[in-house]
Amino acid sequence: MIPTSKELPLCPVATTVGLIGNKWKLLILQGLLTGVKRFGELRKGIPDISQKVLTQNLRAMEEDGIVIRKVFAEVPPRVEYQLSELGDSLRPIISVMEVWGLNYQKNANTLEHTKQVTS
Amino acid sequence: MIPTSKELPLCPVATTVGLIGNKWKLLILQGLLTGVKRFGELRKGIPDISQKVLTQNLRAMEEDGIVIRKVFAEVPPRVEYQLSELGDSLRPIISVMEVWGLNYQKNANTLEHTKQVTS
DNA sequence: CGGGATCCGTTTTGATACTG
DNA sequence: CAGTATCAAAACGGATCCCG
Repeated sequence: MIPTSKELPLCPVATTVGLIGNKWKLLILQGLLTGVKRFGELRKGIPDISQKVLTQNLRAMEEDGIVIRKVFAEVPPRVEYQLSELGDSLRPIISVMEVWGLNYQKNANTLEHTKQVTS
Repeated sequence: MIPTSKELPLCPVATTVGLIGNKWKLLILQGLLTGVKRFGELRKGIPDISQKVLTQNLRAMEEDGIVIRKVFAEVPPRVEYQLSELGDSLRPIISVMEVWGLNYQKNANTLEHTKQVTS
């Protein structure tokens, strides 16, 4: 199961990590920063995520109040996801990661321990 | 195994997440922000981490050039870990997480979906 | 004695096929 | 289209052994 943070560690960093300290949640968060997304749309934007893992993480994030899930009684089914206010307040975290990642990519060729792959 | 990022995804956020997008690495990173630490010291600072997992993640981070490992041929054994320059450049990420976490904790009592635990 | 390697059982994560 | 069921892979924890 994807843990939904029911406990508040004393350390603030541990608190944050408990909520979004995993690969997929961070990428999902990023995907939702641009606004409302349908399930399939979100999936397309996150390479290599399976629908089960996406569902699991979205449910955990919903429980934690980060994500809002809206189900439409239609055929074909339609489920929309968006960030709550709390979820949107995480934006700076992804922001900083993006800046760092850009810089890292820029310098990657000068570092020996990395191997460039285009996928 | 703890994946050591050998590939560079196109998305900057994915790049960052690939390097430190896991619970333990983020907490290890935090532990090392204050300077050089011995293995046992680091372990004490991270609740509930097993020595095996700590070793695994430290090795992965070493391979990624984030962490520097120094072994001293002494008795009793002494192994020191510290951030590389690259590792230290990740500081803002932990910083932002800490700020967010503090704010979250402050507001936790007003939100219904969280349950306070002191551990 | 501190750091680490290894073996083993459990839990978590993930890929795939299937359903309404 | 979105979500569940089934099954395989791996991450994790703990105990134990090791080596200096």
